[in-house]
Amino acid sequence: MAKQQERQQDLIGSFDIEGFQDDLLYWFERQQRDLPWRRDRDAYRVWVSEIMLQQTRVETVIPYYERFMERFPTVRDLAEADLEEVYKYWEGLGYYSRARNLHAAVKEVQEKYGGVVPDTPEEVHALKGVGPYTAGAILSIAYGLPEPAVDGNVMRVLSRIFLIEEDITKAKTRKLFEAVVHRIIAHRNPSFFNQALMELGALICIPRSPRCGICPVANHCRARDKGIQESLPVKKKAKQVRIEERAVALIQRNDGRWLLHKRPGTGLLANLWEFPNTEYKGDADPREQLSTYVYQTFGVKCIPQELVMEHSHVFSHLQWNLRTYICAYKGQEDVEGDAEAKVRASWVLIEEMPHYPFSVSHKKIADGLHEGFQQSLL
DNA sequence: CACACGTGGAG
DNA sequence: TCTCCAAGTGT
Repeated sequence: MAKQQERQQDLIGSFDIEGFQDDLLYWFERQQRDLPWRRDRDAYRVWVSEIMLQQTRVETVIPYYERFMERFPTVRDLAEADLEEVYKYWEGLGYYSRARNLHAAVKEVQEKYGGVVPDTPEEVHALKGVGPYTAGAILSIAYGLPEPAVDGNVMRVLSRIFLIEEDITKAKTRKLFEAVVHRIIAHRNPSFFNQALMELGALICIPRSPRCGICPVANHCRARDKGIQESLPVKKKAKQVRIEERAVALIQRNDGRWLLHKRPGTGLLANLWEFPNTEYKGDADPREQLSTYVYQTFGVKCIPQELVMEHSHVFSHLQWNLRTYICAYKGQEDVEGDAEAKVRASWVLIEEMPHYPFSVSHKKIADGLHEGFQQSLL
């Protein structure tokens, strides 16, 4: 596209590409953090780290990465594992489709490529859960290829360096940044160049109050020159989150087992376990609607009694206000109900619960159950 | 393109 | 409290 070419030409113009590369790489070689996934260039290890790091802080990822790599050290180990166990290692990390897609993609690599992560843009990008950023990260970091790896850090850094004011939430803008990186990437070390851009964004060129005073490339920065670095990058504001009032049922059968439900394989918190729960509307007693839901869905008769826990959980696009009730078990009938949900239901001993992957909101309820809701009852 | 998709930390 | 976010991808 000629227009994009012109825009790019305008941006790069008289930019000192070599000077920028030198300053950036020199800084990275001296200041890069010692992170678990930087121990080597193994493509599988790079891949796993990049998936975990999507929209997730480095400090959060580190312990998950360590545990995950200890249990699944190679493509084969992960390919041979059950998805349920993979989920258990992902429990609490969020964005669980990452775990599902990674597992599927690793199985594909094992079967189709004999366990060797492919090294072409087409093949890597075709893997589930691997988008333009992750593909570029794997190709450059693990294989040393001069491919752009444009994430939020890179867009923030380069929007300031080149004074780019396009909205970074647009896909088209990411492509502009990829074009820019293609022009300025250091071919002698694409791996370090891409990592350095991200590291700079994480440590120096941070969203608020960027540390321009100690920035190794401040001399190359047009936003800094104009004093407008704080107002970049331009990003459309997120919309408000929807609120759902939900009632949760704790139902213990006469044999001591509790009713759990495994969520559907797609959508919110896919494949994670939870206690039966339903959204309730209006000011009516939630217990009525909860009892009806449990019966119609699972064919389980119960009477919600005491409110034992009340808590909220905020997602990126949704907020749950949860009220959890201890219920009296009154038997089970063979109703039609929700056939799919019934298949995903299971009666579980409390000692076995730690083996089931829960979402954070329901893990808190499970923990409360283990502790007898001591705190809530006070 | 817009929106679904998690969570915990920082200012 | 509240707002924004952190190494994005799938639909």
